[in-house]
Amino acid sequence: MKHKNYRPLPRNFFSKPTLEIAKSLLGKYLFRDLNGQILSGMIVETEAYHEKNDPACHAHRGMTERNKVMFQSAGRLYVYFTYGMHYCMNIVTEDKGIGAAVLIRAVEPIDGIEIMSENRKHRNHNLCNGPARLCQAMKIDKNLNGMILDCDTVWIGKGIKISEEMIGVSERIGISAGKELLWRFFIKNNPAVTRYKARFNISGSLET
DNA sequence: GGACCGATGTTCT
DNA sequence: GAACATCGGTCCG
Repeated sequence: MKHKNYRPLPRNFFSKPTLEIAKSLLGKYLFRDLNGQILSGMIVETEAYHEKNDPACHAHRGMTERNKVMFQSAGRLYVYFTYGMHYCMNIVTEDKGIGAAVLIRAVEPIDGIEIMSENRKHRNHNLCNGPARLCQAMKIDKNLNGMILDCDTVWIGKGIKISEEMIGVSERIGISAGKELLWRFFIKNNPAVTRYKARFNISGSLET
């Protein structure tokens, strides 16, 4: 194991307000154990979803077969299938009974880059910058839906400290309702963030 | 870099 | 029957 930070965060880390967790997940490490091979990356982009006052949230209209994991206890994976071919992974937040989660939109690859490249059909770029791309790179699919984060499959480790001024905020991507909520968070000036080139110039300052 | 489009199948109305 | 928390290609500039 390359990192001292591999140890899973305690479950109570996730039973806090969803917006708070979406921000505090930036800089944390996402780990995936594939038959003993460890893949990892630093979380650089997240989005918050909450059943209350958020029409974009899958749980907004109550519990269904698809979204029921969002209502379970915090610190689980919520993986859903979308657009006929893609998976997206979330981490369930808040107390049991509240439908809320944080979508992991991008990680900066650290360990297992060659394996992730294979999983991404031998691509060398854009390995994990996008919710469906990182699921493909780390082989995260419907089978892991509902799993508690633990060191056997998928978990979050301590990572590095990201100060408040390093965090960018925007509307969420790819939704039609709920655009007015600024619930997307990302590490400024990090090329592994989606739409990086569209939002930043070479020096990393925001284009206006 | 940006706009557009097709792929593809589950979930929800 | 429509919508979809996306992606990769093409065409344009």
